[in-house]
Amino acid sequence: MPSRNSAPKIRALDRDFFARDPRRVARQLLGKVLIRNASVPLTARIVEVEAYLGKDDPAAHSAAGRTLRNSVLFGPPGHAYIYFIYGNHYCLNVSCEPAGQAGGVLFRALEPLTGMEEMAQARGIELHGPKDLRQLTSGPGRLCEAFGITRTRDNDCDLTSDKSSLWIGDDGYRARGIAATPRIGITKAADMPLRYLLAGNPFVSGPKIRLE
DNA sequence: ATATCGATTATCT
DNA sequence: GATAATCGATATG
Repeated sequence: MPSRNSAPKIRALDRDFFARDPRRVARQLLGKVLIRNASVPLTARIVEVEAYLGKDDPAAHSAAGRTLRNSVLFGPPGHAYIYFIYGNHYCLNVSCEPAGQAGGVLFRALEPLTGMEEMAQARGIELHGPKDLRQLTSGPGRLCEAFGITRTRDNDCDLTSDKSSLWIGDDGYRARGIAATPRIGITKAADMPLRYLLAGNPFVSGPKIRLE
């Protein structure tokens, strides 16, 4: 008899999973798990993402063509694109589409599963009650701080290998109740509903649960 | 509860 | 020199 509380087996995603339209990748990433390999592994479920298209998307960093900053988006799929924003925060994306085409998915919010104490330390906050867990990874800047993600450390990291320091896995969880809304914090193409989230999940970013 | 605003720097014009 | 795929603090209802 297997133990009821044994940790679920997590397997990395194929590179082909990411070699598709970012909108499809975004939907399918909901419910998957982000993992930081460390002495105490950090794991958290993906509950909110945004798609940025390789074509006809003025809000995407790839819109003006390839530069040193965004080159990972044009490379092979399944790699981490990290950028620094507002002089304060890092944001994590995964490259999509086959190599040569841009496109990516921004990680906006996670539900912490393991390593919460380590995440809290990285965020510089103390955990007192269950409500404090929301402060760990609800928001693109927050989740990067909780996972210690920086551009120098993690840009171009292969997220499809469980040997990588940072990778994405499937633990068998099936997403339910996917909703789509406009993207957050952009000024161009702000009307396209390319933000995907698990409706009602308390770890989705933003003030409370809102129906948009 | 929502609204507004300052921080702080890589990147691009 | 302006802008930005954000956050946390402060002000106000």
